[in-house]
Amino acid sequence: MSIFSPSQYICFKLSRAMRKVQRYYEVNLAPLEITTVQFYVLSSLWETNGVKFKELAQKLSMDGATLTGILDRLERQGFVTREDDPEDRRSLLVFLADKAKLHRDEFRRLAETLDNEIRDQFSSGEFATLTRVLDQIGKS
Amino acid sequence: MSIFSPSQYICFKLSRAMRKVQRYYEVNLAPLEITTVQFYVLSSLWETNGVKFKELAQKLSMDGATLTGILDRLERQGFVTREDDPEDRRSLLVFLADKAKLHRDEFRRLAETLDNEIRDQFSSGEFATLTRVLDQIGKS
DNA sequence: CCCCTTTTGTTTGTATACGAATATTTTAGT
DNA sequence: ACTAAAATATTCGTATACAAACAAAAGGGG
Repeated sequence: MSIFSPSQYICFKLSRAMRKVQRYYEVNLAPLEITTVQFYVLSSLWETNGVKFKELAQKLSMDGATLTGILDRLERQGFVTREDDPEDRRSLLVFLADKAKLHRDEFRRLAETLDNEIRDQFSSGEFATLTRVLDQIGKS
Repeated sequence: MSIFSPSQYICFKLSRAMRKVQRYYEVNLAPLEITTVQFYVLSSLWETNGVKFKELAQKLSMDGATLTGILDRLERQGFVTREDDPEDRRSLLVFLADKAKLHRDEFRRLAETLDNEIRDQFSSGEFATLTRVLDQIGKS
């Protein structure tokens, strides 16, 4: 590998791997009419429903401007609702709509299947190191 | 961690880590008026100049439609040129312009500095596992 | 109570990222 | 040589991603 190859950079390796995995998710989630990122938002709401917008963005390590657009599309499709925060008129709370509650187990089964297909390519030690390193980078 | 947390999914971990690292790159590359992805394109051309469009897209594991836009911006800024492929009128060749040749070492020094700052957070064993796993996923 | 600062979410502009449709050209089969 | 199929790059539409500017509301100091 030449010293000029982009693949020498860890950022490129991360980006390439992430795009491969995410594209695989997208293709398989498409029949459910949901994107990978939208699935993450629903996952967070399945964990804690009725959460503040800002808190949701922080849990997803996502910029607020990005989350606004994703919630627009999830709301249009009937997966979530925005409601006023009675304690702070600047803030809003995000709730799951019935459609998201109904399909929860179906969505999760598929996502776990996809995740296991990645996991099975590696030893448990490799995978443990991978998750530890990614978590450390991600939480920095 | 609840079984509904998005951070249980390896795809989410990858995405979050990639966004953190890439944002760090973007901030530091901004004074050079170049993005992280544009830097990867130049890196590939520093390795092999005058390469076919399709070949370049494959080296970068990038969709052709994405590369078209990136080359538009690199060409507008005077970093690369597109030229006709004399062997195939459908194809085109991508060349470095003088501006990219001039700043090559400056760009590379900065990118290596950023990369080393990530690398130094981990043991050499952890980093070796990380790169091996990311390469395997990325080349699949 | 008033003003200044901070916080919160949206909007706007730009840059990836990619599927689908398209125009042009090449290749392959007959 | 002719035609159908394949290959190549672009364009279009949609979805992230994020910086910067913005409007509305809350907080804090006087």
